[in-house]
Amino acid sequence: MGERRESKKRETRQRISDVATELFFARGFDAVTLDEIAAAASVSKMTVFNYFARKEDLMLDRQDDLKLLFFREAIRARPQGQSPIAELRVLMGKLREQKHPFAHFDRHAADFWRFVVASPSLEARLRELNDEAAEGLAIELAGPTPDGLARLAAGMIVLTVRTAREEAVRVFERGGSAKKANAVFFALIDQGFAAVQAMAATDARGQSP
Amino acid sequence: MGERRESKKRETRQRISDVATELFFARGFDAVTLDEIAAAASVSKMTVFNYFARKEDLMLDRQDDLKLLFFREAIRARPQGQSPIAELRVLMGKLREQKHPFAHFDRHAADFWRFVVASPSLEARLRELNDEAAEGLAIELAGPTPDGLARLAAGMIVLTVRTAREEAVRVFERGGSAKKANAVFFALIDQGFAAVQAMAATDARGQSP
DNA sequence: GCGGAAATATTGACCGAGTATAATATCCTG
DNA sequence: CAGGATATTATACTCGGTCAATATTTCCGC
Repeated sequence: MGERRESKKRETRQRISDVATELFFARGFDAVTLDEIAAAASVSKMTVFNYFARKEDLMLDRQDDLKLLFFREAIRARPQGQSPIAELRVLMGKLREQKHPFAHFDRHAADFWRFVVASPSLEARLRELNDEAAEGLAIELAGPTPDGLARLAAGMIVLTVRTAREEAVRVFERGGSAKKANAVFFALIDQGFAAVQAMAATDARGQSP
Repeated sequence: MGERRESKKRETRQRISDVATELFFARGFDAVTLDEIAAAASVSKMTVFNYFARKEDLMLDRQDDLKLLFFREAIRARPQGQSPIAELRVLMGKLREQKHPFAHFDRHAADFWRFVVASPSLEARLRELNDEAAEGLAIELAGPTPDGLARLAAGMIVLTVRTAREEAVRVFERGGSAKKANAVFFALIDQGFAAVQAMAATDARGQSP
């Protein structure tokens, strides 16, 4: 594959994505049609589908892969003897200290998430991505064919992150500060992760005494 | 409202639902169009939408309300001093003894769920129903405006039921017996519910010492 | 550079779910 | 049976998404 071709593809993809994002924020996700996006990006509708399989992916593309990526990395690099869930708690603590964008809520992030939730189809796609992330995490926790407990733990972790995010956004909606929102976020994360960690540990004791 | 009118409505609704279910199982959910269903039920497409807002509701209608209904009832009727989650564990134990259909897996149930999961749109709708059930449960746990922890607990309960069901279905897919499937189901239920119960209890101690 | 193979974009027709609206049939009440 | 309410229907439309055929571009060996 030639270099020039690839850069052009990246360019086209980026242009479509930019144009779409702009239109979406200006007029709402559901009010913008794919034909409009295609026209505004000077491509055909088919080309849009070429780069983004679904309309929703124009906004959520790679939104949730990110989460999984961080988790995977942390789990793989954890010190000997450390349980994966415990390591995820450590990771969240680090991200908090660094005010890392993935785990830091400002007004901009709140706007983004409120925008997503305002559209049923975007929210539906988000749920789907969450499920995919959970399955990926389960595999990370327990290998290629995770058992029920690993799936449950992974699902709970993803659910905790999601719920914590939702609550953080709610803080903004009630006029709270970014500081307060982040406090709420990490409080919930910690409670959820701790519960999952305890569940996994209980099982390990129960299975092999 | 007249009696005859209402019975006729029930009749029509039932006929549409029956006809649709039959067609779905015969040829797959996505391969059957609403026009076909309408024709087979001797009714117009609009009438179908009159009774079922979405195509998916022809299969999942009230599938998940049920869950919430049971939980609500149990929580409201629980003895003084009993925590809601603890009561849900008691409820599941009872349902298990009774081999109650809601908590009992046979081959027929497994077929149904495999059918649902075979269609992306059905699965998406199921996720949506799960979220609604979780929100309803959160309200049951903590009143009309539940806090983050109540939402997290409710979400975890619903997730546990879902994951346990999925694992039970997997047992069937691997050729396991109904007995084994039910054992897997209740084992996961218990682990999940116990973890949530511990989480809620920890918080109660942490908040007001 | 140039010609042919392969990837990619485009076109235009198509499908099916879901909506809007206005007209018509059916039932209930008085 | 009249008249109002409510169900049902026909029709036409929107939009996301797919398909198949065609055109265009890009790459690579010559």
